[in-house]
Amino acid sequence: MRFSRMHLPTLKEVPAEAEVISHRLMLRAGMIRRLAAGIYSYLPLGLLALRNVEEIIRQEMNRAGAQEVLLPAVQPAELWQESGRWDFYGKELLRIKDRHQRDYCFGPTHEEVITDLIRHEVRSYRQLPLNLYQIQTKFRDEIRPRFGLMRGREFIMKDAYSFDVDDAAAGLSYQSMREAYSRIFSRCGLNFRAVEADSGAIGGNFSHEFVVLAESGEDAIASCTDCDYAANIEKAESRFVDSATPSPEPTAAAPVEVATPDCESIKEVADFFGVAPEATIKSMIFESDLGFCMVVVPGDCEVNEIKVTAALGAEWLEIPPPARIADELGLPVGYLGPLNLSIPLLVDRQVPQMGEIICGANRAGFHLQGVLWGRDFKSQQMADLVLVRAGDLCPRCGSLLQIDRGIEVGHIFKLGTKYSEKLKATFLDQEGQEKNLVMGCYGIGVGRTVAAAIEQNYDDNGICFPYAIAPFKVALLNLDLKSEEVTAYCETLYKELQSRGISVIYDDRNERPGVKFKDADLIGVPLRLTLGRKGYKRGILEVKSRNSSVNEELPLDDRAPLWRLLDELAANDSRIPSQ
RNA sequence: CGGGAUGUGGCUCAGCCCGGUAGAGCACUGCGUUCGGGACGCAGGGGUCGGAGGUUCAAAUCCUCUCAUCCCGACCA
Repeated sequence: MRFSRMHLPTLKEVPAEAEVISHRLMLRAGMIRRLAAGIYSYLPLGLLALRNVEEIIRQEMNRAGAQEVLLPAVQPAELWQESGRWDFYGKELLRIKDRHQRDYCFGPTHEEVITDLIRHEVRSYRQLPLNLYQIQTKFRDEIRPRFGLMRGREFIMKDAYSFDVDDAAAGLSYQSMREAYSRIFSRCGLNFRAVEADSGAIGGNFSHEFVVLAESGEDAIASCTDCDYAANIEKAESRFVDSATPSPEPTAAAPVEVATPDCESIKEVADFFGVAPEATIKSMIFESDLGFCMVVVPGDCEVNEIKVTAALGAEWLEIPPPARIADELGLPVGYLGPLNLSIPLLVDRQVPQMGEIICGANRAGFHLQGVLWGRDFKSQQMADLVLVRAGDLCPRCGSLLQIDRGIEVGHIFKLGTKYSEKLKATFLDQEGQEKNLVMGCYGIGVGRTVAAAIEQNYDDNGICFPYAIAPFKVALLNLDLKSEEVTAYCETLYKELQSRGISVIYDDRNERPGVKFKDADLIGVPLRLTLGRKGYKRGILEVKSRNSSVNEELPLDDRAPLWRLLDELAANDSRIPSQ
């Protein structure tokens, strides 16, 4: 591509809307433009990167035996009513009406559609296993779209759905997708982790997330510094050490009520009593479909709502506003405690071994000192309810856990028969028995993967694309358009690169050299070839890689070293993990 | 949906408190000079000041409403 003819509107200044680095750079590099909140157009450069990721995905999905389809973006309400998700999915589901006032939605995901398709097609175990995928635009009406392509409302996703005869076979499909995903993200040049995850709204009983490590990531993951345990922070567990130390003699026979004006946070309470947060407990009211309950954890811990939801067996969980807690329960937020409670109490497993603790008195402005588990309060329900922290012990091997931030680019789920039951997708097995198909689903955020790659590969001058997804592998800079020799050489080299199938951008613009260098850096071209009048006189072509690992001068009359270099780059920069 | 903020040429923003001629830089057009890390000079084009209503002799500026966007919390590829 000739730069002079390409629609590549690079920006010197950063639009104010951009917060994170990938968003800023994608705007500046002329890859995307915003149309509305969370809705973006792909410009030529952005689309090239996107297509590169898509191509890698297609290759690996096909290699794993999946077949590409394209399902409708607009889906009838009936299907969603049949699966029960029409009422359940919430406001994220963009609902639309056609001219006959019939209800439709713009697909946020395609379990219903694919299951409907398959139930009409698949009759026999002989047709299984089956794995179908598509790369398609989805719409989720996110409460708060942000960060450019990282959290758009309209976004491009690869989603795959597997159908198997039983759990064991579904496990094989899952495993094969897990491997395919590892290959995909490796080939994209990303530093990622596959972590155990909560299966969330999609449903199902087992899932892994693929998380690209990045400071700006919205996800936190816990991983073991020793073994290969890694899990989303929401799911992560830590090893519980039951230190059966006998509690020291109680200092008093009963808790003492102490006036603690304006002490509503753990920190304020701990400071007031002159103790560490670990000597207090945090009491929080939650509301779920099962009613109100109180959750109690050590003062220095954070409640993990996912674990609370699971421990309760609830469908949903939220923290009611303080006014509601006051009105409904007559309890003062900031001074809550587990004593003399009229609602169910859920206690973290660490609490019983805390000894004497400080907690709220359920009376505004007062806390209780010298509270003892067992004597002063008790609970039938005890569980692991807290978020893991760096330094906690790995549940598998007991080594230390570390916490990293990352961007979720892929998510795979074992769905089981959740959708096949609802939508009556069955087949006849070898014995002629009718059975529900066992499903799995597998998603990759394609645009988000491009953003994540940038988030992980940039410097002060712009994007440093991994070779595999770089829109252009080579930038050829002609610094002296007026020189006939230089231009003739560049034109020849340009055509030669093209004929070798190397995607190249030839900067033939009538611009000053500085502009060309800046643009080549900004758009992240891995290899830069530069020729100006001086170089031509010396008979050399300047070759520099974006990450500066290569910086040399090659003779103009021998291109063999250049081809060798390009082959190396291509080979090194899209590694596939050795299995 | 809560909490905070912002809407002024394509982009970044000043002007608003204290009402009176709409500004700068970047980008764009023309000419000239320049030419290895986002050049310079001169001359230009381009703005219903988000929208509606109000106050006023007079509103970008003050008031009311509305829309949009961004940032902080719950959802998710």
